[in-house]
Amino acid sequence: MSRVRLVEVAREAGVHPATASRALNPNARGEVNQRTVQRVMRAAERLGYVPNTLARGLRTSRSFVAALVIPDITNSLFPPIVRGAEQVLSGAGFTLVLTDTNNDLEMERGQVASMRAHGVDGFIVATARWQDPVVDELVSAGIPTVLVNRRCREASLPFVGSDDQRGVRLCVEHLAALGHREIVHLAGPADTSTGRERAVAFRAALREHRIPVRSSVIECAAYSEAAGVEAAQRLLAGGRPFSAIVAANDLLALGAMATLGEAGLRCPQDYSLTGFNDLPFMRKLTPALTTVAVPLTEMGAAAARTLLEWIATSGEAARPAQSLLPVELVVRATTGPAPA
Amino acid sequence: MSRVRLVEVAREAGVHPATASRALNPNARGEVNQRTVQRVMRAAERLGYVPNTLARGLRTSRSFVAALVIPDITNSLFPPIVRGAEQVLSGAGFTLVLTDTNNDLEMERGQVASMRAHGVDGFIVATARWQDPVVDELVSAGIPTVLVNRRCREASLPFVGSDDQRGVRLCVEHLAALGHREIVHLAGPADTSTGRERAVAFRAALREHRIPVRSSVIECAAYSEAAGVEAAQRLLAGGRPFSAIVAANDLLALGAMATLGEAGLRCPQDYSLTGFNDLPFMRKLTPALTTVAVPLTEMGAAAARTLLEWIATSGEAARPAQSLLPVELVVRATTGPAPA
DNA sequence: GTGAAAGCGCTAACAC
DNA sequence: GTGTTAGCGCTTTCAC
Repeated sequence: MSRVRLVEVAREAGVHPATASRALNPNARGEVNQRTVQRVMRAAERLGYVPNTLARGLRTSRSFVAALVIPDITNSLFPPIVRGAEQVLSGAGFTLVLTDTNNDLEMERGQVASMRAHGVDGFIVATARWQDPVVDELVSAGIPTVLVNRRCREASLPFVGSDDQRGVRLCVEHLAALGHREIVHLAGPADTSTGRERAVAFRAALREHRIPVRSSVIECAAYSEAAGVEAAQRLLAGGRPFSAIVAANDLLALGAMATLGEAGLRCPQDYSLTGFNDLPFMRKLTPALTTVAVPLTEMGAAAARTLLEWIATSGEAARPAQSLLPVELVVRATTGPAPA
Repeated sequence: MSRVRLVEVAREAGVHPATASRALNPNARGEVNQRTVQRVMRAAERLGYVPNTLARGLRTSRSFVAALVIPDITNSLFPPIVRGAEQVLSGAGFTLVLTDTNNDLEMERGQVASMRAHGVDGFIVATARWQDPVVDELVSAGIPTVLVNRRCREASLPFVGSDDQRGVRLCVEHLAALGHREIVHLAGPADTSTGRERAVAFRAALREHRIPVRSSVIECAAYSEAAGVEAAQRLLAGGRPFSAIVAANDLLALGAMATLGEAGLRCPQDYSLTGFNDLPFMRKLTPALTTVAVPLTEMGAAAARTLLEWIATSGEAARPAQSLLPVELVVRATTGPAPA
């Protein structure tokens, strides 16, 4: 809590609190005499005045706080998004409140309620499920909300993500060019837009390359190494021949590689493998992972900019802009020519 | 901003706002008739009442918000700390505001001021410099503040960190047992407690093992791979013979390994290497990094608990407890017998 | 056990 | 250009 109040600054400067308030507020400063402004600012400086944003917020119903909802901050995918968002937000004088929901819907619900109680001006949500009751609540409450990374089924909110379709197509093209014809997809969970859309893009890409779409999609329960392990076990058990795997993200790829390695399959000699996201240490692994690089920091920044814009123009109807950031295939050691 | 106000709940329940307030407040609930409590809670539920924490905070000068100051969220060291802190905080009904200072003092100063303006109840600081003006301000303002991971010179605040001395000693012991006698330390920056204390511990450990402490400490400008690269270049240029390197953290170790590799030195055949922190993918590298595992999530959680305790007992004098969490040496492939 | 009244620190109409 | 007044939504003495 701030110690010295506006009244005291006003007294020190020999003016009325309202005048001091105007002098300190950049927007209202014009209505005040230059010399008075000086006097007030001096007094504020001298007393070490820190304005009480709560009181201001109570009066103006603006808090200059934005909330960011993350499923798991220890997943390296999210820190860059947080960073991008924080940079933009703090640059605009906003404070970021963060919650890590641990992928738990009830936790998320509680945290979002608590943040609303704190009067946050808007939300950036990175946890969106394909059908998401929490997001629905935000929508119907009319709170400025931007979806990042994952979106919901109905496109009623602005969304900033990556061009997943292109990313997956680049993977398939690359593998096809290497001669692969037996390509399998380790799909992300069906309750995420990324899981669904990457799978759709995968099937489409196979068709483009006239590769029959057989039982070539294996859905994973989560975006984790453990889920990748489990999926690879199913793949092996299924007996379906394959020479390449397109994993829906890097973690799944890593889990799969570990399991297949234990089964005696070497990458890239016996099979090729691609990931998605290009997490920090992927290029340091042996073999280094071929994957799709996504501009994560920019994604967070763009989401924050979109949110700020919405907040600033709160009068107008919010038109849900969907923005897909460009991705890039990074070819490394896990992809090679198809075995003869 | 919350829509429905307490007055409306009160009207709906047919009671005075003050009564509704008491009924909704767990601490004051006892003063109200059981049946009235029921009636009010029903009404609140029905109307979807979300209390306005700002207004409450204005009245009680408590915000139930804690701030976490992080130097760089994209450094994998910090996400687990954030997660641990967030879990404890949200479990206690607190909200976490996060700032990523990008290691920039001015940025930090501004963000801390802004958070103070928002009336946060306390700070967890992971950016502490050995001499830190921002922390000093927090101290003299009497705001509950806990240092995590890094501490300041004067121990005037509670601190939760890792047992660095033990960690470094374990590294040196391990290397000495493998026959290494020419051990070099890549020290962290001198403006961090970890940099200083690990270096001190290193020298002490050498002495314990009767290894002469020559020009065996190279200070790095930052805790980054780039700084590790640069330090390794200086090491090579200096011409000092070495068979093992104790790096002050994993990133420095990685940078050094890359540079030494380019110079034709193989790890662990030509030299051994240890890191510190055991970041997520260290065990997946080739060779996998021998390093010191630190309970990072627990560190964040412990810091949060310490802060909450301070906030709860704000009347009493805060006694700065320094708590060092146990560490563990994880032996992997980067350490081997000393070359003959 | 419940109502009345005051006020947390600030800002926005409205006067002058 | 500056002072006056009222009130954001809530809690908390103090009466009753």
